[in-house]
Amino acid sequence: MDNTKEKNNCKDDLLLRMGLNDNKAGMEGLDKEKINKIIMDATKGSRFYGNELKKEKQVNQRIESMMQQKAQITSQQLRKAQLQVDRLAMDLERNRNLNNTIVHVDMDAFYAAVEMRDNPELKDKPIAVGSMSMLSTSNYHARRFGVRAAMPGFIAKRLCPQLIIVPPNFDKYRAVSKEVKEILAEYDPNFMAVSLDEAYLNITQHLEERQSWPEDKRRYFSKTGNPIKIDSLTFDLAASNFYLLRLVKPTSIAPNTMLAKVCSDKNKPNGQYQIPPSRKAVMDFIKDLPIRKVSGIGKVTEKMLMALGIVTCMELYQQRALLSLLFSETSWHYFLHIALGLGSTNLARDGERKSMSVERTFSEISNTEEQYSLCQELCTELAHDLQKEGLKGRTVTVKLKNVDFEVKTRASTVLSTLSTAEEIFAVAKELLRTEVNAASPHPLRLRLMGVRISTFSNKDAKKHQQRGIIGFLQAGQRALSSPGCSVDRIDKTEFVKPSEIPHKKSFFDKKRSERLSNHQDTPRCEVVNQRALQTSQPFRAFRKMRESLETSENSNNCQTFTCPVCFREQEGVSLEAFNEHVDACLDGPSTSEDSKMPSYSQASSTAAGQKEDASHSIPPCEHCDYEDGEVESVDGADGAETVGQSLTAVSADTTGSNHSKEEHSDAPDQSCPIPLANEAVRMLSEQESIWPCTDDVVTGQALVCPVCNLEQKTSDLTLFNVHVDICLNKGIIQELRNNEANSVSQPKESSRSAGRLQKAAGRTKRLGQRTKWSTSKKTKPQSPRHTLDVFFK
DNA sequence: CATGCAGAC
DNA sequence: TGTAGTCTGCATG
Repeated sequence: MDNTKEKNNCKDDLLLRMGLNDNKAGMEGLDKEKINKIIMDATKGSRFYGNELKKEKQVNQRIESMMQQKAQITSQQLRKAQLQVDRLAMDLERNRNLNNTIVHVDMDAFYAAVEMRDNPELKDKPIAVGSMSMLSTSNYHARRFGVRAAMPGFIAKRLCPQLIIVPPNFDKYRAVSKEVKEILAEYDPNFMAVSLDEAYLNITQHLEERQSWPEDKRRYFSKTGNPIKIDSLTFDLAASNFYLLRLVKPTSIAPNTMLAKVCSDKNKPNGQYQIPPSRKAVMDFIKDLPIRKVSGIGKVTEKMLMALGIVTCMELYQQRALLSLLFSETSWHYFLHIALGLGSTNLARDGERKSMSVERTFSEISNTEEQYSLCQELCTELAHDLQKEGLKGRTVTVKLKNVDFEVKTRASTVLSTLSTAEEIFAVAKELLRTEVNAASPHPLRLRLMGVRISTFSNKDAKKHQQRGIIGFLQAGQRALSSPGCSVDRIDKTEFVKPSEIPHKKSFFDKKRSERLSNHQDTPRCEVVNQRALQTSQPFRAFRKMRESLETSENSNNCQTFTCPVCFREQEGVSLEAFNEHVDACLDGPSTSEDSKMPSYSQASSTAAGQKEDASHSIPPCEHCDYEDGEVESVDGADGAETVGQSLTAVSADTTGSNHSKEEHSDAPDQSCPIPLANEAVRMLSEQESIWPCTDDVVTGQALVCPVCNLEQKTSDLTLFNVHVDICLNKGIIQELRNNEANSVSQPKESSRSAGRLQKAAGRTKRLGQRTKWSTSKKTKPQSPRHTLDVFFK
């Protein structure tokens, strides 16, 4: 816009006035304290802030209930949970798939980068893309002032008065994005776009094909002319299109999407980062990784886990049993995947759209008439979008946010399918009306209104069902015949189908479901694939290539970079050194940035005290089949939760003597009292320990079972742990029997707990419901729900 | 099915 | 003056 240029011209003045014009020396910017103060000053006392506080309290309450629940957990429950969790962990471990190379491409500060490209004037100035009320991104210059994405522009302006706020130009970004995606497609035609500036590629096959390329074709030259020979995507891209060298920077290569995503973030703003396809490499990478870095773990989850003393992935692993008792099945499964460094290895096709919505924020509207007409406008817009994709839905949801930022949604599902503005509005109007009536005689003081439509009619449902089995077989074949090929994920209800919805270059291109944190890979399929793969011809080639990849450094190629913050060239530095430099630049004059979390190692060691009972951090046995044998009977014996104080003590000892030993996996031991299937032993001997794969080695030490007190002739920690687990269970069973023998009436307490345990037991097979610690909520005045079918007769 | 919440970009 | 818009998935009643 025109005022952009105007501001541009003022820039020097502003800088002078601020005494911050020392651009070349890279001295401008604000330190963290100042930034926080300015943000606070701008925030405090606002209605927004009030709502933030309210939300925070709710979270704290949730945490409190969770802690109460935790306090009631007995060591038996915990041990039982441990077995159950470890059984899953074992399964997951067995199916770990390191055969894919997944790349995550992230275009840093994408919108800002495009704007700077198109207007060189902006290049050395702090800019942000967005509006006065919200920014979507900022360039590195602006970041030094604390100007970040998701920050309202007016606050950003206080942090950095010379900040240039460029209104977003989505058509342009889409165009550039498309350009980039065309290149990405050369590496993986089935790559998955997450948004305009983010994508995942499975380059497994590409790498394989590349093996047969002539040498010179695999050689690329960087800007400075230094030959770089590296089979890494980024440099490739750089060769294809120099512009991309600046755009497609944070890039990562890893065995699955979760890791790929994390490590592309790790080396921002200039990172190519690779996790080699070995379990040890994965575990080493994960070990101290703050869980918050993982996609899917947000502010709230972080805080709750922090309350349990969990900050890093290793701690997440250690507390897995506890987590399985405190969180829903879905959640703890997810956590376990993270803790093991697992993620999807196949890039799921875009699913069908589930909903479509329009919403708008405005300055207060409390006039009812206005509200209705606004609603109507939104419906019209929505209907328009809906028709573009030829969709019809049956559920209409109205969203209202009042001036105190409190959000409410009201939904209604009708029998007929809706697509026109009139149809939608007819439903939405009634929803709005009930809210208006409920509030009367006071008016609704709104700051936002939205309308969403969902429950799309699924015309192709039959087709999909038919395709189910065929699709499955095809997927299987593909997997067997071509190693790099991804297996379609199997959905709960139906198989993933090739996109059939006639979607245009949808406006919503960016937000297709992709199941990043898809922890529901289908183990069975993967087992098959993996085994087939390992014996297949291509697999060996693979292996080879992989090893070479493993040794090829991502960061040791010295070259010349230009710091995006201070704009000085950094010559002949390694990537790491360069990134350090950028970090330092970003950190500004003084303190470190908040993205560098407070020393987690400290956090974890101080939290260790609280963890005692919870952390039974022995890695699970990988191949012992818990289904057979005595464990099952323990499952059946849930009722007894008051049992076994002595065992508690034992368990604590066990914990003390636990992990951090590197096993010698070449010594599967016959003296382990557990019947291990031959195959399992074989596989086991080929694998490293589950956790941790680090340097804390205790060699040559006899392992003495803390339960039966007998020395175990194994140096294999997993086997040893299986032994201990079994011993423990024997103990529990014994105690249960004793208890039964002299059982009096159970205290009331335990019947409640028994119920809880029962639930936990249920999870084994069918898996239970979420243990809930939602706060006792103030009961809200329920607005009556109407069926609006009457309007569509 | 309705509602609220968390999370991602 | 002033804190977005779209979408997905989970939990729960």
